[in-house]
Amino acid sequence: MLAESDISKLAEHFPKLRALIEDDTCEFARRCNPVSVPEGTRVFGVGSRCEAFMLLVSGNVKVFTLSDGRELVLYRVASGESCVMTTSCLLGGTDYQAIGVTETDLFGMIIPERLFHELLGHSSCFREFVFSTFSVRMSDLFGLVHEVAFHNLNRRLAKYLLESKSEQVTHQQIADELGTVREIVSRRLKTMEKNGMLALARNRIQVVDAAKLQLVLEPSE
Amino acid sequence: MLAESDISKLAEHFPKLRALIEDDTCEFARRCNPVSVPEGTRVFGVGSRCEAFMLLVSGNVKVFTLSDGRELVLYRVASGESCVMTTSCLLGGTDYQAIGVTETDLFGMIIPERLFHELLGHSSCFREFVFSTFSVRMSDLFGLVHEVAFHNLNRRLAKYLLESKSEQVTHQQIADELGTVREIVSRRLKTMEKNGMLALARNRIQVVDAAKLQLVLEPSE
DNA sequence: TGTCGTCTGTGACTTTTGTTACAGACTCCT
DNA sequence: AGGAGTCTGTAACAAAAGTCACAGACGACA
Repeated sequence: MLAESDISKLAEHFPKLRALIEDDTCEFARRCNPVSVPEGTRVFGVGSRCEAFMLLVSGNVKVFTLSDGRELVLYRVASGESCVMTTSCLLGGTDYQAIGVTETDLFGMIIPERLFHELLGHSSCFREFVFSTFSVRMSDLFGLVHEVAFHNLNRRLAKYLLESKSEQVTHQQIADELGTVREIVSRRLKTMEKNGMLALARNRIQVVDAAKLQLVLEPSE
Repeated sequence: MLAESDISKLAEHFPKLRALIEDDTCEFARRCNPVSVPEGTRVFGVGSRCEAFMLLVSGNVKVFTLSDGRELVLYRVASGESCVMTTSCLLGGTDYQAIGVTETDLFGMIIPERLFHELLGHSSCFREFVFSTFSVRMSDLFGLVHEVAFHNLNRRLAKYLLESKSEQVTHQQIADELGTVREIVSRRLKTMEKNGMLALARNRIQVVDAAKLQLVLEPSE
């Protein structure tokens, strides 16, 4: 059961669903449940079964695979999105193939499975929302496969650095992001620093010459 | 416009959609179009825009990415399935991120975009069909990412050989399948032959000791 | 200020993968 | 049988990625 404030918050973060949320307020409000999850919680894991669909209002979830000690981040679910992994499980009845952990405190709305299916039938805007999330994520995964299969670490690292918002990061975290080991990341970073692209400090990486870093992405090298 | 024979063929290959196809015969028949595509046709490519949804009745499509001269097969669409890439494009309005080529002559049914969206709204069995295909493919992709990122070629090659149905294959084809180059594949195969796992001949690879080959998959090595 | 845990740097080495270059084998066709 | 085109084997080398081991730097905090 949602409070007024929850509803408006939801509508604000999911503009595409606004019509649905507001038109159908009573139904929606009665049947959805707000949830809060603290940072660092494993929200799903390999082989576990998914039971509901979630709209993520604030916070984010990191979705990744593991092998031995190594991680590889598949994607992140951010505010205004829903988790495809979850959707996929709901729709296909398959188990999770990856692990999801909250990176920050999280607030979201749970749509129970039953309502989820009803909405898919009734609401074309809900349907479009679910599908477009799905399809965007699918594209991301295609891109990821391509990248992992064909791009060397230098290139992927450069890409990561250029796209990353925060300078606050350890080498190990980057290694986990890219699916490699810390030593390699350290070495590559050091080289990039020597080439004047970066400034390194403990827990901190600053891009000082983005244009130069960009050159690493060129396939001609 | 479908003939009677087309309809029954369709229902036969898509048991989950049988109800829809037969209940709704006139609608369906009037608005769907059968297509035949010869082997080796590029049915879609990077950046091209998708215009319709297809149910694949017979034949199959290889979906892959390219980088320089190298290929990597993402998945195959077989009889009784629909192409997720296409679906994804329809639903998300994105461009293709991969290339699709028919590996055999193909026969399918085109569902125009308009009808596709109507069916998603009306028919829960159609919806379930679309989603479950989607979700299975998504799982496959997760698996592929994991494999490419964490498994070495030996392991992927062994897996390929164990799962492959046909012994009729060239080293280059395997390389394209796995995203590597021919020489490596040749070497690995030769080693496996020396170890008594395979028997090699031109255009032909026979698994002679599957149990031994299976051992390569063990992570303990 | 000393100590502890975390983070970074790096050398030395191994393994894996990719590149180049070429030889020889097989198949099909005329 | 001869030749063209394709397929396979392999040597020699280069580059990339990963492993192991350890030193030292930094920062938090008692």
